[in-house]
Amino acid sequence: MGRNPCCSKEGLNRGAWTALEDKILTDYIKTHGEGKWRNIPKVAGLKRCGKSCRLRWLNYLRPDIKRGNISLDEEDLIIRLHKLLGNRWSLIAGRLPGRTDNEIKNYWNTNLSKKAQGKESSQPKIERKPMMIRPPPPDETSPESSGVVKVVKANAPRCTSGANNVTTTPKAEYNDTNVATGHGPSMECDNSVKNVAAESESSDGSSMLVTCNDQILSDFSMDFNVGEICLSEILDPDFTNLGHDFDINEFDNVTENDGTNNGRNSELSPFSGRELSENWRGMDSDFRSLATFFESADQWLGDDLDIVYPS
DNA sequence: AAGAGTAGCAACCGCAGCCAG
DNA sequence: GCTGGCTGCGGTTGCTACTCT
Repeated sequence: MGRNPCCSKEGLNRGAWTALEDKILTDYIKTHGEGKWRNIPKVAGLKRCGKSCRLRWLNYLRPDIKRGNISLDEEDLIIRLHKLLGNRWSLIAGRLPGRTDNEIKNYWNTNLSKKAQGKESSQPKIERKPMMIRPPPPDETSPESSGVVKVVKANAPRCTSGANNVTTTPKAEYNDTNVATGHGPSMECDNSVKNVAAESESSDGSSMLVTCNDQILSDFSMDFNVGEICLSEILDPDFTNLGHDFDINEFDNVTENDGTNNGRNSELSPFSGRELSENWRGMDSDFRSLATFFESADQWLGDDLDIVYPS
């Protein structure tokens, strides 16, 4: 007993969209907003499946879509995120403003997968001109943000995650506004942020602290216990010099322990503890990595994590 | 110049999750 | 708890442009 098809395929157009169809769809969405994709063909008079309308809008017609080649920064970020998240293109795309999951998926399949496998030819790649399949986009205004990352305000009390050491953790407030743009050209870090972080540490005993200065992006520390280890120690490039015998299984102990009620659930974690530790240690301690980490950590720790991104 | 092979991208397809009834 | 509709996601396909021989 199968499901009904999303729409009848009889009498529907397929293949490349025409400029007229694009206009109809764009006008409709401008008037009525997104959603109710199934109704759009009927209401707007388009001979297209609702799914097709949604895809066309999301991947092409949306005004905030960024055009042009994937920059080296973006490519680097894609590689890192893919390493961390796998083929979860929508998640990856969410970290790249203006890029769609389809675009990133295509780019990965045609370019990066080879690189990732180390099979990339040593010969310089011949740059091809872009194909002219699609007409000029309706709105070339690039929403490319300044890429400024507002530094995290850490106001969370200790996030203790030891398997046998579960302590209370306040509800998180997570304004995911700018962390996604961690690939941008610059960072912004002001004194107020620093002050907030410092206060947080001193007044409530929080050990989750993010600090930064104007120059050294990697100069931050963030503590919450993972088993017997604080993350700040792991983030420290000199971690192995700190007198720890780093046991990679410490991470596994954390993410594989579901016996707590602190909101953490390994089934929700996009990566195992081992992946986390391996990937994290392989990353540069730049802010892009930090942004990536926080995003992942948010999923991982759920309500245990309290991060505020100043707008 | 022309045909074959390859690469890039838009679009399609089917499945799964979510949610309302 | 079950069912069905809607939406989103990831894999795949097919078309077009480009390169090579």
